[in-house]
Amino acid sequence: MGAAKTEEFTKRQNSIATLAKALAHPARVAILEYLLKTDNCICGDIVNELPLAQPTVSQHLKEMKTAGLIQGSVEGTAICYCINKDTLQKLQAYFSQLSVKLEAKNQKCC
Amino acid sequence: MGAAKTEEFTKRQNSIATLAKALAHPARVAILEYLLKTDNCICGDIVNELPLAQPTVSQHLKEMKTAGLIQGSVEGTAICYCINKDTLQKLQAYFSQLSVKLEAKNQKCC
DNA sequence: AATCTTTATCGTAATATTGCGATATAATAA
DNA sequence: TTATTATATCGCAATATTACGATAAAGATT
Repeated sequence: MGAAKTEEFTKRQNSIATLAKALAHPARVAILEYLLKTDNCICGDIVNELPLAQPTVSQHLKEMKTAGLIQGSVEGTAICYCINKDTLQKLQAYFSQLSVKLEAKNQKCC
Repeated sequence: MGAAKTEEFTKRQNSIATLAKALAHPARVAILEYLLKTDNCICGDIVNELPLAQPTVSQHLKEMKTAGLIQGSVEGTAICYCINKDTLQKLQAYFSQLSVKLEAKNQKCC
């Protein structure tokens, strides 16, 4: 077929995969980094920052929002997007944990 | 159109996106976790562990290998796959750095 | 109310991913 | 050399993603 067999894996594995997918495009990495460095989290600024059309950026923002990586709040006519601290923390914790476990491990081959 | 505009972003952003994409499927998260916990990094064991056909697993392994997340070494008839420490470390460092920066930041809205 | 500004959604084309049966390849074993 | 075993690749169908013009929706401004 072609549909991802997500239901065959654990909730946690799917959760990590979903978060990873939310960053699996350079535009979305760029959005995260922009939100981190700027004090202006207005959607229009993100659109101006990126080399993509407004609907495309809007779509990327929606995916990141659905994944829980960012959140938006209405600010008059504009929308202010910010990074979701808890989610980023979750990702950070996951990779730190993997790294620690890997350090403690003695990989046989390679 | 439909092709990702990767050339419009920085090398680093593409690099992170590529690594994220390598984990943007629960099967690939499962593979990483299996490789972390087991002492048997034989390909056939991974195939048995996952609810996917052998060619599908082989394809996922190839993508993870291309992204540099794992590496394989020939072990007789079998192939032994291991996690690439440096790459995992890179991911860990990236998210830790983001997390630290975010903690230090005062997000205006949301 | 009419208009302007900002963002979201629709529709659709191009491309990429996912999954797997069939088959090829490579190393070992008989 | 002929199996056997383990993994990779091919080919294709189903599905998902990416991109964007056109347009809708929601709020501000006049």
